[in-house]
Amino acid sequence: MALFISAFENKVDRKGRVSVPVSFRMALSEPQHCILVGYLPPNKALTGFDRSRLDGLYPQPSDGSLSDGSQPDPAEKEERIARERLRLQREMMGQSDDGVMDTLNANTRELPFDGEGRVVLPADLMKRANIEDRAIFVGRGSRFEIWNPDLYEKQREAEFKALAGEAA
Amino acid sequence: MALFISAFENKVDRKGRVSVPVSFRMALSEPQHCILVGYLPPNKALTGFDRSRLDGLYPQPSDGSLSDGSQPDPAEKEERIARERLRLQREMMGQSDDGVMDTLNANTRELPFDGEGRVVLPADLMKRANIEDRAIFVGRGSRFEIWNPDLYEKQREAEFKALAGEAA
DNA sequence: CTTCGTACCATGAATTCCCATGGGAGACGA
DNA sequence: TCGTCTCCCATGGGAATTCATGGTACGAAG
Repeated sequence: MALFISAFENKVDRKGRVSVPVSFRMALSEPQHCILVGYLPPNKALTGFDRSRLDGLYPQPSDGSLSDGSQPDPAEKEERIARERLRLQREMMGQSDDGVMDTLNANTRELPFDGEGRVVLPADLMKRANIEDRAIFVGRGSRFEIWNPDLYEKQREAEFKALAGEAA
Repeated sequence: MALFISAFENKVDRKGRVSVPVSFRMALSEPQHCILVGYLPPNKALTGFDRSRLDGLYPQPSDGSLSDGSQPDPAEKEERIARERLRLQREMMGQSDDGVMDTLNANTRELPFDGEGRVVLPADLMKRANIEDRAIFVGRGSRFEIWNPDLYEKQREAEFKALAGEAA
């Protein structure tokens, strides 16, 4: 699985391009492909993660068969199909099971790499995170964050302070 | 598992390079690879550990399959997906399950060895631990610490004193 | 035709790799 | 038991490669 650690500050050029740190790229399931970057309030930064993180959240098309090829109990299969059908109906009528996921999906962008391992940060996302000509990639384990470096420094001190206070 | 004992003082050259003690390198799960070094307040030193220490904390399979290739109970799988989804949502909204781990990941660096078994200490970490041209590697069992030798000597005396007082 | 977005190419700096050196501890032989 | 030899490991410098960064050209869309 992708493991993002450490922090790297890079420049953002006039086109909105930034180099994604090599170690982050290498952590991806498909190192040459892309990253997902999204924004949700009340964050002060963007959140990035590997595509596989999302894939895992959506169960495969439910014909009811197991991935080892075997077939489960027919009754169980029927029940599952019925449930899926109901879910589709509700979705079509704008009554999603999960409004947060809908918002999340809508505000997440798939950013492909150029030949040099850079991505283009969309202008609207940059604005949300107050990113201008510099950005810092902060590893958070299974995900990472993209901050305005100055804002992150404050955040970092706050985190340190919280830890130190906790220990006292 | 990695076991770090004893203490070794080495020089830090102008490039920030230090030799990692052989016995520490040999203790790693992949002796030729790298070490993880991080800083967290209120510490006065850096903390180092083996990569396997961190990997173990993040569950590997993202498709829900078990490591032996078999498939778990479908209900169990659904539950896991639901949990993952919730976690992603919370993370996206800046409400991480574990703030300490987030801070740890952000402030940990992966330091690869050169051909001679050295690593380069990042400038910001050196500053945090007041390390300049000398560093002492102190074994602490499953982890180790990297100190400014002078500071460590004081720490050592303090530890001895605490033990002696305890015994009295 | 103009503007936006994307791919390709070029450059400089920082990092990493490689080779050379020296010292210390242990092995071996006298 | 003493001296010497050898090997391992820490240390330093220089060279080559990688990576971040900036610019230009090409293609698509409005």
